[in-house]
Parts: sequence; C-alpha cells; structure tokens
Amino acid sequence: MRLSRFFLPLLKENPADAEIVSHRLMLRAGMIRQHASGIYNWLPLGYRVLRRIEQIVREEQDAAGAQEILMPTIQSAELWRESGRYEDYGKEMLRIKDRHDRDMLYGPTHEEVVTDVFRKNIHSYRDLPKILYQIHWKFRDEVRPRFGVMRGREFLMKDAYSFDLDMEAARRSYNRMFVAYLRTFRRMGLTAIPMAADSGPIGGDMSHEFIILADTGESAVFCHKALLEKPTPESVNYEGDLQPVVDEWTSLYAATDEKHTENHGVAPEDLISARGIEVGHIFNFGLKYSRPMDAVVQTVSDGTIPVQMGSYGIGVSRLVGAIIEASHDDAGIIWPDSVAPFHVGLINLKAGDVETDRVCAEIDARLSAAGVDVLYDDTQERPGAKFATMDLIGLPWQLIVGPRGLEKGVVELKRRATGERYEVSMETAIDRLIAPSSGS
RNA sequence: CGGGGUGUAGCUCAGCCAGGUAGAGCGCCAGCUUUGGGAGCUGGAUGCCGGAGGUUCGAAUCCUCUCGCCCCGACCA
Repeated sequence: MRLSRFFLPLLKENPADAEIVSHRLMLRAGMIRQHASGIYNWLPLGYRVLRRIEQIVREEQDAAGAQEILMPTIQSAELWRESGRYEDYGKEMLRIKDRHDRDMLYGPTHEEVVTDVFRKNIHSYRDLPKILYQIHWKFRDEVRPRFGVMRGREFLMKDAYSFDLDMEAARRSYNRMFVAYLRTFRRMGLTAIPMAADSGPIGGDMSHEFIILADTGESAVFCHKALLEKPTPESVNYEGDLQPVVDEWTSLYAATDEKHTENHGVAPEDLISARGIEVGHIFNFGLKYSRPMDAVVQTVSDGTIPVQMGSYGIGVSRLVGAIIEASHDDAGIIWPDSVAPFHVGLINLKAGDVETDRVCAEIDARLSAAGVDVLYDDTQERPGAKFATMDLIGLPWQLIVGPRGLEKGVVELKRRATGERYEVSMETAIDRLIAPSSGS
C-alpha cells in the first residue's frame, strides 16, 4: 500500500477529548474517529489491527473446539422476558420498538438468543458438548463511556457459550476456554493473568477475569510475580485433560482489588501490586438460562435435564486499546508483530529521486509478492516528518532507503520496538523481512 | 445517575469579565528554496462563534432554554 493513496488522517497535536495514551494515539495515528460518545468509526489502519486481533481470537477458538456462528444484533424482547432479564437489565440495554410496536433491543449480550438456538435444535445428550461463539458488535448504553475504544458503548466482542450434560463436562469446557485464552492473549504479545472473579449464584470456582497489566489500567490488581513468568502452554491437546494446566495457573495468588484479601499468603517480595485491564471473562452459570428457558436434552435413561452452560467473553475492540496501553513509547505505538496493521514501513527518503524510487518500488513489489504487508511512504514529505509518522503508527519494522545509503550500497532496517538499526544490502533486508523469524 | 467543565477554522486554542467589521499557531492550496528526525520564505482559501429564543442601534461576548462532548465519582467486555 502506498502511503500517498492510503486513508490515514494523522494528528500532530493531541486531541482535547482524549485522556489516556491509547485513545490519544489511536486518534493521532488515524485509526479511529469518534462518531458519538462511546461510538467510533474504524479507519483503515485501525480496522486492520482489529481484524488481525479478531483472527487470532477466531483461530484459537476454533482450535479449542468452539464453532463460529453469527447471531442477530437486534433481538426480540420476548426471550429476555422468558429469562427474566428484560426487567432486570436496566438502562444499559438499548430498547427499540419496531414499526409494529413490538419490543426489540440491541443486544448487549447473547445468552438468551444462543439458548434459544440450542433448545430448538439440540435435544439429545449425544449432541453434547457444544461450544458456540461469535465475534460481533454489541451495544451497552454505558452511563459514562470513556477511554476511547477501551470503554465504548458499541464494542466488538467474542462471546462463546458452552452446553454440557453435567458439571464435570462443564468444567472440561471451561478449561478449554481457560487454556485457549492463555494462548490467545500470548499471541498478541500480552501477558494476561487469570484472576478469580465473582462467580455469581452458581459456578463455584469457575469464574475468571483475564487481566493484563498496564499503568493506566482501570482497576488495582494483585498477583504472585511468578505468574508473569509462567510459560503459556504450547501445542495443547484440547481433547486431553486440561485440569493440570488450569490448576497450575490458579494455584498462585491473583486477585482484583474487590477480591483482594490480606491473608493471601504471598511473601511481600513476591507480591505484585499493579493496575490491570480486563480483556476477557469466563464463567460457568449452570442452569441459569437453561432452566427458565427450557433448554433440555434427553438423557441416557428416560427423561430430560437442563444443560449446564457457561459463557466466555473477549473484548476484541478493547484489546486494540489495551495492546497500545501495554506497548508504546513517547514517539507512538509499538505494535507486536502478530497484530501490526503492516509488517514494514518502507520509507523513501527522497521521493522523486530516480534511484531511490527505483529501489523502493522493487522492494515494495518483492515484499508484497512474498506476502509481507508493506506500507510504502512514497510521499514528498521531508525525512524527519516521515520518521515521525512511522514511529507514531508503530509498524514493527522500518526500511529506510535514501540516496546517502544507496551510494554505499545499503539500506537501513530499523526495529521499532528497540530502535536497533542495521545497515544492510537491499537483498539482506528483503530476506530478513520475509523470514518467518521476523514476525509476520 | 450525582458533581465539575467545555463548545470559536481540519487540529490545539486566544477573544467573552468590560457588547462595536472574527484571530493565532499547526494543518490545507500555489510558488520558490530546502531534503537523514515533525523545514524556510511569499501568497492564498477556510468559520451560520453548537442550536433556538430574548435584551440592545449593534451579540462570539449579556440573559433564558436546549443539544453535544469531556473529566471526577458510583457501574461494566
């Protein structure tokens, strides 16, 4: 993609409306623009990141045995009356009437809908277990949206729902999601720590929030420092017993400030006290919806029983902000390779110069042909402005091509995260950017 | 939902107290110069001063109402 053609409205100054760093950087880097309070337009650069995050979530959900579906954004109030939540949910639910004066709503969550899908189509224990998920826009009419996409009213969320015959099976589904979450966040370059959360009326110990540590996090969190070093499980067999993995992660102390107690038994030097951002939440809620909504299956013996259910959320759009909170410096964003909107920013220091133009065009063509996402700055800006732009938008690699280097037969490869620079030949630079080890 | 603040050019903001032809910097357009860390000079375009009423000879400025947005607290992926 040539920068001269790319829709990338940058801001040099900090917008007055943005308080926290991720919000400021997302506006300055031309990723989003606000439409209304807590509601955003996603511009090309931001949307690319959103899609990459979404894809990682999707791949890990699929790997864990969940199946993707898509449910409606607009729901009928009927189902919510069945579950009893229509009256309970309060003003956060956006209520709408259609032309026939029927009560509708813009879905803040989908337990009712998915339970309805289940009960109408699955009737036998033989069809269990099932985990269904979607990646979908939701709307919660927050009293006070803030922090840009971290706390918007409209947000993209992955929500999964599990259906099991009994508690033992429900725990296995829960564990699948637990492990999938560890892997999902790790792939985005984040250290997400599962912390015990309020389990609600049922569910026992089966409720965890996944929290990433960031100075600007919304809540105070505490955890054993060993959790930060714990390696994420590789090559998981989701059909096997995942309980040991879950136990390993939950045996160490970790709690948000609401659940934090003094008698945690962690030595003071091992206790980390920090700020955290909730990026995921998993919990089992037993029969809460299956019983009132009559989602039952036939058992081995005669008779039917309601299914055990759980739900598993990931704040996909929130993650865009959360990753920036966890990965930036004074100059701008530092994208982890796995979610970066482009892999490399190719900087032509002297657009219009025959030789730099030729070399840049060749690099752009060869990298693109190899499947590497390139943002080629072919504009007439001065070098300083180009460097500042690339640093701001945070692409993992910058490939700098100028007349001065070309005279020596070199181009410059710069790693955004570390600032390391390498003067190498064009061939070497291309090879390194194509190599799998460089990220992609 | 309580408390506070704010709306003036694309962005950041001044002007309002004390009414009298709407401003600056950045950005944008044109030209010349410049070209390895957000360049310089010259010229130019851009505003229903959030909206509606009112007071006044005259309102960005004073009054009333209204809408939007932001921040702090109580709630949430």
